[in-house]
Amino acid sequence: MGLARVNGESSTGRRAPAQQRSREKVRAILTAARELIVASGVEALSTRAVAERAGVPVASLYQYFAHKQDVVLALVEQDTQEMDRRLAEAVAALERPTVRAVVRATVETVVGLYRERPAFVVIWCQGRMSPAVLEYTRAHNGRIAEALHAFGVDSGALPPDTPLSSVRLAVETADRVLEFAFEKDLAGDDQVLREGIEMIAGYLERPTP
Amino acid sequence: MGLARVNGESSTGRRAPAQQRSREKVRAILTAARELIVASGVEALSTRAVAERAGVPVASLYQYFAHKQDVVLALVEQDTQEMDRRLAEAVAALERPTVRAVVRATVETVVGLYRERPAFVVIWCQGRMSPAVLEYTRAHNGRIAEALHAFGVDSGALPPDTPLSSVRLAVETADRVLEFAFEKDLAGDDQVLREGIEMIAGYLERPTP
Amino acid sequence: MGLARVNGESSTGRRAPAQQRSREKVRAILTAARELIVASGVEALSTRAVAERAGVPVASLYQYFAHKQDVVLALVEQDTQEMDRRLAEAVAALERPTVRAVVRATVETVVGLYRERPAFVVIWCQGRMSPAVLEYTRAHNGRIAEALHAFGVDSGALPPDTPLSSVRLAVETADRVLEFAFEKDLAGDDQVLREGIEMIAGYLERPTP
Amino acid sequence: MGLARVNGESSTGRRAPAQQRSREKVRAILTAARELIVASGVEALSTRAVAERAGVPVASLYQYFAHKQDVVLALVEQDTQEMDRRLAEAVAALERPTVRAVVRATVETVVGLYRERPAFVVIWCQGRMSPAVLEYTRAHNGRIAEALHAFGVDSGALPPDTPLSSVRLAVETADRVLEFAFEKDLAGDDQVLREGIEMIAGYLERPTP
DNA sequence: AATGAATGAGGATTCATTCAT
DNA sequence: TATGAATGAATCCTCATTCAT
Repeated sequence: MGLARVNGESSTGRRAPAQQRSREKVRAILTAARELIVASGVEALSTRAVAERAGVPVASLYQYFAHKQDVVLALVEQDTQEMDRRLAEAVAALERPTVRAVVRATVETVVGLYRERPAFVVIWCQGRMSPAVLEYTRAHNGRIAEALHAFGVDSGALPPDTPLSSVRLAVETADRVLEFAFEKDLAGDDQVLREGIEMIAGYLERPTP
Repeated sequence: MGLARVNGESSTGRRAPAQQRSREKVRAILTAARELIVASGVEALSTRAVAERAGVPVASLYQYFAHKQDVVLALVEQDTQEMDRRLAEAVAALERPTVRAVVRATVETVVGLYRERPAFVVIWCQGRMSPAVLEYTRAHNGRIAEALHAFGVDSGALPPDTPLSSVRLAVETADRVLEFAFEKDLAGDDQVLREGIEMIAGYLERPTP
Repeated sequence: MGLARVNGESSTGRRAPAQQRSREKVRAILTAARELIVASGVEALSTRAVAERAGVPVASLYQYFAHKQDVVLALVEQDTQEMDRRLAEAVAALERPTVRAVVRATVETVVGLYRERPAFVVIWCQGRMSPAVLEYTRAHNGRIAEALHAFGVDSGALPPDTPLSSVRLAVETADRVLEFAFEKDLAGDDQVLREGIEMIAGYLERPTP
Repeated sequence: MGLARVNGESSTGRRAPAQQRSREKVRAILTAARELIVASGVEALSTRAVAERAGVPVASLYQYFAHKQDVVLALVEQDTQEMDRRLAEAVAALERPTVRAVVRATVETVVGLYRERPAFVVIWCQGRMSPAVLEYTRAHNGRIAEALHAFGVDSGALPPDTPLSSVRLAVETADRVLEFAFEKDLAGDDQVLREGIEMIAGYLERPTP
């Protein structure tokens, strides 16, 4: 048993050459955008710069993305997919899924991602400025909370009457704990992370109010 | 005994007419900026728009603020001053300052501010984009944490060996709880707030790790 | 035998329509810039004014020129190319290339250009303000000196041991003689020109120091 | 016998305190302007910067100078006065005033000034952009030529029928020789200066055409 | 005489996006 | 599908100068 698939995209089989060429350009664009965002922040991202770095004409960018913002959104989607994949894995791998174990596994998974991919941090934190990204992020946090809630109740880690909203709050809090831990220290402040996990686990372990 | 003064500006007495006119313009500019930020976000703020809405020439804006960003910074300063004032009051008014009581008072004070001034929410949350504002906000959270830590230890609400970093984490968490509570509901989701207070108080009440 | 080609751009054959339209706009921009410079000097040149006079949006100007200064530079390049072309011709046409004859031919060629194109004078003189233009002009004077030196030595007009630096100085002096002759009189003061030629030729004819 | 006074300002005796204070401010302004010009060029000079550096309000600048340009003009006047003073001295000190000696003394005097005061070079060269400064410089060169012509004819160094225009041309040429010598080398290229003197002296020594 | 405040006009440059080809 | 070219609108910010006090 594991976390429900939160986010998915079916991409089966072969593609026509034209599509393949498109894919490559899209990938180039996204990679360029990611690099620029890491270098200068989300706010400073410009279509020109992305296109130039990607080696495609600016106009081509608009073949694949209706608005500049959609590029950022695509990046966020990539990231959330990767995050979901790892979260599902990590939670499924738990031997005894206590609340504390799940919280720790969740936080540590994200920490691993953050440490591997610095772009993740920037996009995740700064990207939240744009309404679309913000909305996406919120929705994603909501979906994560739902999945964790379901898993927790199913696996007995969480009392059956735990309201979804509590898990939702826990997820949001974890988000901030992570932000805080990484804001002080690009490698993530371990002490902060440990205490954060305590706080959230402690909260979820309490008898439901 | 109360919270140490975190932030202050003494502005006593009369002013010369010229200065008074200046003050008015500055106020007009800040008000305009505040409104525009609430309407369209911090990122979309432009000097042109501010000046136009304030009814002053753009050039005048630059008499009082060296850079656009300084306008936002001034807004943040206004807000933090008001927040500090109220926090000091609220904490001082507590009869029996238990951890739980202090946390509740703190959160509720900010909630009151948020409810009174919607601009506060937007600026506080989105403003954090700009490096200067971000730094200011971080520093302010740090100062709040220090003040609360000192007060907690002095008043016996907090065990004497509570590390400052725990209070710092608590403040950050409270920040996010508030953000979360107000993101769903412009009036602030009460259930979220109540649980958030529980979580933070629970965390601070634990025996120190 | 003649002056070495100092500056050249081959632009052969047809162009696609789009490119042709571009060319026209570029020409319009350069023409507008030229006129404005003649009217108000190089320092007063503004992108706005150029664009307006050229009948193109300001933004279009930046399609063809990365910086305002590049417009002036392009003008200078046009002029130097024309100058080089005529100088090569004039010198090649000399029957008996004595020093005096070469100096006279050189000065008279430039005089001809100045008289035909008043913009030349202004850009050539005032343009030297901007670092880029100044550098270009210096380099160009250097190249002219080199070409004349080579020609003079090859043709026997100049003693073989004449140092390049003497010709360099002669070119600079000629530059100023021209400036002076045209500053008093937009048509060029003939008396000054005649004497200037004498001075420079006399200098170059002396036995090398 | 010496060069006629070319440029003068009578400044006798005491001044009222108010005037004295004014003088100080004017001096502060001019000094500030000079420094800024040396640092960033004439074109970049701004009233704000001058006033700030001088420690006077911008508006005060307009009490003493009608236009920004007049500040630069005042600088040029200071410089020309100093130059005239030294030139008169240097020429008067000549034992046997041959043409060659006068030319050399003149050039060397200016070279001395240039070497002592870097601001001189910048203002003298770049300042010529502005019409007013240009006109002033031209007029001054004319006055120098007149004085030298008179001196040369009176002292027998120059044939009595030497036209003024020849000396005028010589002065202009010397100006450029100096410019050229200092453009290559901030200390002034000695070889260029020596040859320049030769060229000009050779020109003036010729039998009048 | 002195000056803090005010400002209209303009500075260069960039933007996301569209469109004709 | 792909793209070079085009652009209206906007960006922040600076300027020399004036004026009320």
